[in-house]
Amino acid sequence: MKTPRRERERLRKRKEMLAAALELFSEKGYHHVSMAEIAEKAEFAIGTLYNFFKNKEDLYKALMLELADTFHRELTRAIEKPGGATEKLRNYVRAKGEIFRANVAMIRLYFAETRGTSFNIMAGLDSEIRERYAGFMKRLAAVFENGMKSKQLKKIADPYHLAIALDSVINAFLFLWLEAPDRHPYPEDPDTIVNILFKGLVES
Amino acid sequence: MKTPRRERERLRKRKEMLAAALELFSEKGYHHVSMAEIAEKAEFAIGTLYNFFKNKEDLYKALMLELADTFHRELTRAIEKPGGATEKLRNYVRAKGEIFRANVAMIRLYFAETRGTSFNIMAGLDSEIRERYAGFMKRLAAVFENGMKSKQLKKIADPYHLAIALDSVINAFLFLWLEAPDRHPYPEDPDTIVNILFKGLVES
DNA sequence: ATAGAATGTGAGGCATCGTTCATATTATGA
DNA sequence: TCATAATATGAACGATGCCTCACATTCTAT
Repeated sequence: MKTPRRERERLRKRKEMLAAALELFSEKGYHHVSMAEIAEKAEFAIGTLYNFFKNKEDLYKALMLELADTFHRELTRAIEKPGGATEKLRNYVRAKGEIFRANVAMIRLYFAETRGTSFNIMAGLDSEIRERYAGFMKRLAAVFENGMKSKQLKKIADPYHLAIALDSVINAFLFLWLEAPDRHPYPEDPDTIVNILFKGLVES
Repeated sequence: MKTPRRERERLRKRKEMLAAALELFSEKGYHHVSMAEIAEKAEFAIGTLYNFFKNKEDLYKALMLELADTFHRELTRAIEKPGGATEKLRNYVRAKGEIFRANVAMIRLYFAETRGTSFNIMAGLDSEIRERYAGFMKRLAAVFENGMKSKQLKKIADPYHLAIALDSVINAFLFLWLEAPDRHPYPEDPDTIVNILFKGLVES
């Protein structure tokens, strides 16, 4: 073989750099971390950092895209497990909770920077991630739609709206947990969340 | 009188500066707007800006507090209008939609602030706004709780959870609208949103 | 062993930005 | 009208930080 070794080494180093960057970014925010700091934490020279990433933004994008990949992969798996509509939705609630809690640092970063103060600057990245998110919401909507077709779910609202609603409620619970894990633990039982949609607030 | 004129002038100028800053911040994000830029947009010299605000952070804080006030005032008014629980909730959906649509710049900052997990630098301000937000959620939760006590609403979940859920669903709809106003108009009829909670998805 | 390619290094160039302050302009009131 | 106070101005300063590039080091293949 020519160079599988070189490539492996390269990827390992890249990962180390990303890990160092993530730790710093999530702790202090994108703008308050310098490339010099990242280089130092990763134990490389600044120039080396620039051999791996075109610039600071490129480094940040790499982190975010990695996160988006993980989410997409895991969540898709959750709703494609065999089972009825209600069970798929419960799986979704469980899976999202798990992934979210496994990636807190990155999530903090995403919300603080991409969704937060930066906005237009990161527009390119943001729109890429958002498109992927919209695509996934369509899949989730399909779960609602199929559930309705097979009479497991009642047609109380537009399936896409329901998908958005479920997802945003999950996010709300995750945010509560993020701010005060003790006071607002993410529910063990997915029914705590899905029942908000499954059961009706007003007498029918 | 001594100087009511001077004071009025001063406030007018201050407002102009804040308006210019709001427009720029909401468009490009805090870190990507320079004091020089704000000064230019407001048609003052940099030094003048510093006669009104101690520094950049001070300017930003003033803006945030003003916005938080507006939101808090208007939304509180909406849920304190006389009426039953279900009607109060519909009012809330309507009011939040109106206030937000009245000023897109505000929306962006609102989401950047309350949903973006902060801004390490602004920790002090951020916690102030968040506390206020949490306080408001408690009020909204009380609407649900009273509705349950008076048998207008069924006890399908914890009132605070329901408050969080309703608010986050509204936010999700507003996000959709923000991204593509034509494809995702904010619903005229508040029932489009509240029914997601009011009606049950599964047969009881 | 050695040429030459690949990779790593970090001081310094360059640009940006927040802030200050000496000076100019304007307003006030006697 | 004029003295004085209030306000406005923007050039200059110092600090920070991204990124480059000339050079050093390490690896590979013969």
